[in-house]
Amino acid sequence: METPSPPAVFIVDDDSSVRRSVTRIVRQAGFEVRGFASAEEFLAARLESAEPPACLVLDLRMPGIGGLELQRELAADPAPCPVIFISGNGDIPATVQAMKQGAVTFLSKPFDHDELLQAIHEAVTRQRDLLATSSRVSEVRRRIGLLSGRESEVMAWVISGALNKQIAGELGIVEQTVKVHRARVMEKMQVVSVAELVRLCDLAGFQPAR
Amino acid sequence: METPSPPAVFIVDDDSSVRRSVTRIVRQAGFEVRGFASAEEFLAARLESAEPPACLVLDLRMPGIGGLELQRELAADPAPCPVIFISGNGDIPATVQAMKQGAVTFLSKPFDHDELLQAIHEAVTRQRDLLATSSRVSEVRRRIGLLSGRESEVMAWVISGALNKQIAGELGIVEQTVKVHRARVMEKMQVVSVAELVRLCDLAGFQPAR
DNA sequence: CCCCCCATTGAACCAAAGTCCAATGGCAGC
DNA sequence: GCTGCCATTGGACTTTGGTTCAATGGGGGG
Repeated sequence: METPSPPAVFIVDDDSSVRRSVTRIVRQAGFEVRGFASAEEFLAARLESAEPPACLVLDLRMPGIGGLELQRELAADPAPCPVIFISGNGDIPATVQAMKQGAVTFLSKPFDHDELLQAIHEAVTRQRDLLATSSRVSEVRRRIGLLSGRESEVMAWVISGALNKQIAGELGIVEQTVKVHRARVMEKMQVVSVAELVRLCDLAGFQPAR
Repeated sequence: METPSPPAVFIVDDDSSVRRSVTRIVRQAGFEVRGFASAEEFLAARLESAEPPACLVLDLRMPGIGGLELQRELAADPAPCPVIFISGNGDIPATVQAMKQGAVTFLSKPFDHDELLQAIHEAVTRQRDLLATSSRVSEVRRRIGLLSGRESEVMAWVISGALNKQIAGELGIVEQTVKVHRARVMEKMQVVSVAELVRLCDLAGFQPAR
């Protein structure tokens, strides 16, 4: 399950000399690097590439879509690609916004090479953790999607600690029916204990009935 | 359970005119305000005051302990007081560090009054949530502290979804003994279902046996 | 030494959960 | 109309969980 290809670092900057510089530094550290001259170019390439960028080195000010806007766009993703900002004319408000939006760090040009590499390392680690969590969450949600309406209701009561008898009362059905649904829930969710079920539901944000 | 006294905002800045200015603005917004001329003064007063500061407006550069250092000190707390930085000579690296350490925001002097108040509002909200979570966690930990050694072991197995029979096998005891411990666990933890027990243990960071 | 807490076990019993098997009715799609 | 999925229920049975009462033994503190 290990990644054969090195993590990919994408650099988006309208200044080609900066792109070359960053590319050289980062590639030398063993990463796969791709450069883009604008946010639009990056977004266009992103749609067709299946390769998941490990992290993004982003210029703050660019013609067209700016760095902060691009970052905000990406933040909608379930496992947003970590962003490292580099800027020659950055100010404190922009830095604050970038950090609030989850940037790994914000470097000023000219930046220290080690600082950049350290930031990239942190970003890659963060992305690895994010992806791991994200894939677990989507797998659990996939299973939840397999449940019928009634099964979902029963599960919501089960993870709130209700007895079969109580669930039956709440749903206006007989205890035996609850048992049937419950068994299907455990099967579809691929768990053998309520403890596991509770954890999966918490992870996926599935709310208990009470 | 509502707080009768208004939230307290502490301002730490060596410049007395800034303290006065902030005090006036924030007090007018309905907060209790206390000013300190240095980090040391704040820390000294903090030890004897039972009142929990809702948030802290902090100058970056001060004689003696600086703002970032003070923030780092406070971060050791289980529910660290949110920090809003204000600085006349802030730079981007300092801003980045402040935000990484959890600052609500970083304002440059002269700052906009509304920005400050908005930041304070966010800080107060954040602190309220932090305190609520923190008190729940410590309450759960208190209960865990009431468990005997064996009871803790049994609980670790219960929240991992093990059957009584399995737990008995793991601990080398008889199932009936497990039931006794288990009943005491449920009583001391003040829960009536495994689902609740799992959530409490997750919240408190109590690790399952497997 | 006595008392209390802890850990342990036994017996008996009841409640709850899980597992079969079988059956009915609604409803959507082919 | 047939088929498949869903929801429902009944009965019978086993396993597991929970409760109660009773008892034993170790160990620490007054």
